[in-house]
Amino acid sequence: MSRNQKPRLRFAPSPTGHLHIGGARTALFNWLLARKEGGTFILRLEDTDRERSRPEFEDEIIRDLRWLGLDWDEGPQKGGPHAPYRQSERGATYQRAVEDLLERAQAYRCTCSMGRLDAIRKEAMAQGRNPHYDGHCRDLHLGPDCGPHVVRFKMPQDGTTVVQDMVKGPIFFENQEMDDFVIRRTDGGYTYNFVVVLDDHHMGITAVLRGDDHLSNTPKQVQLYEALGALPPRFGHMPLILGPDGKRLSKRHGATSVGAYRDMGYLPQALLNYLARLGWAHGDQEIFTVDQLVEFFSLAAIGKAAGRWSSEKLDWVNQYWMQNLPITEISRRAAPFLKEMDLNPDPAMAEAALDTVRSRSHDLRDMVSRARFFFLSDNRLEMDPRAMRKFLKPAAIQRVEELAAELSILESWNQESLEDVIHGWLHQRDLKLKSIAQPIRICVTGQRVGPGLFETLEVLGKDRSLARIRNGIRRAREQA
RNA sequence: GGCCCCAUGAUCUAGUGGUCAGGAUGCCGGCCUUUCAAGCCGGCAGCACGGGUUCAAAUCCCGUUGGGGUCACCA
Repeated sequence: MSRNQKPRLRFAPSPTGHLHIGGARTALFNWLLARKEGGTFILRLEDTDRERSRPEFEDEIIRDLRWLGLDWDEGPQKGGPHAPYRQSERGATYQRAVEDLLERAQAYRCTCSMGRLDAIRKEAMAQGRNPHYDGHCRDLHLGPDCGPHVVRFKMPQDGTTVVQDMVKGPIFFENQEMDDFVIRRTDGGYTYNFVVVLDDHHMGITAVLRGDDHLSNTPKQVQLYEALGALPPRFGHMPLILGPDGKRLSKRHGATSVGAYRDMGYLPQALLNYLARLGWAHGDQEIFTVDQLVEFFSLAAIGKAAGRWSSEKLDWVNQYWMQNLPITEISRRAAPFLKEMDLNPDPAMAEAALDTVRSRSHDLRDMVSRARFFFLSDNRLEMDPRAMRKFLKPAAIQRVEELAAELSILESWNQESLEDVIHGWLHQRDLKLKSIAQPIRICVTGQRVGPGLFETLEVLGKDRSLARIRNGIRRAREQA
């Protein structure tokens, strides 16, 4: 790669499952680097596993990346100078390369049976040796007519391969530790370690940021570049995300896919913010806008140790963004959850209502359910019977009724005037706000917890507030 | 098991030879208060261990221990 041109980064998920949060972080870091350096971010689908790849996963990954706001300059649904960006469509390229390697004796055909391979592996393990292919067919010079066979890459048997890792520094691998890996399967399909090299090379990828789990593949890939006469990209291996118990993150730890977090009501900027901070730091800063991430991102600040997923910290970050994003955006993102709960409020009303509860909500779903009472019809409001018994006793009902009469003649129904009138009314009777706050709240929200009383009344409006108070009183009397 | 990576409070981390080891989440306590949150203030809690190097080590080196990754005709 020519080192002085704009970087080309890629994210290359395989559509064999949901977009995982680890994958999302990989995508994020590559995207950040590309955006920061004014480079190109490419999306490529590694669907060489014919058995497990599914178009619906592909759609889902694309949808989730879009939701996160990680846009690509080249890739599926977008095109680009190196199309196609789906490995299943790049077979011709791979075939040429295999033939070339075969011709130059950098690869060879192998007819070893799976059974033999398993046996070798088992025995090596038992003897405490590296369980590798023994090179049985390496020098047999088998031709194309040798029957069912795979093609293996001829790995150098001595020497050292050095990976100059951008996050970990130089890492040395003894070539004898690596075996002649399969590059083309019996069924003619190509393997990951092979196609990833070809594609990165053909697509002019200059740097590869990926998970630590790829580290041990890297020397094999470097040797492949060498055999192809190509210059490898720079590699950077990021520590993995572990579960809260330090074990590999799995479904047993709860939600692990981006889609699951979206469905639970998390905000994309919160997920991005949290993901970025897991394994990367910029001094003491915890909260970052996406623009700030782009501005401050640097490879040098990526940590080396694996991190543990903390849903508590994510919740905190999410809550921060719940409170601090423009209410119009919060409201827009809440729309699917409103629909899901069968609520169809007027948009302006919804925005005002959501604004009253967002500071006490840890996610969108929670926020919508907290604001739900605003959207129900006044006579269908569900009222908590226990709260009614506790706060709507005869004396309280009496006070609420009197106060309601006072409020009914109020002209400008807003927080300030409500506060004035109510405080004045309380003052005259030498009462505390405490004495009527919960009774009124129960009447207008049906619940014992809710947003501030004055803002609740304002958002609900005069008619609806008074109607709810009347209903509440009536129902409390019926219950008594 | 071989190879590779890693190691600051429960968790995420700042730190790059001289700091009272800083911040954040969580937890505990207080303030505020119309409920619940939010917010504000305070507290508990850490350099895995053992050797070196150095006038001086969380910082450098070696070892131990621990954790993780990987050894597929998966990616």
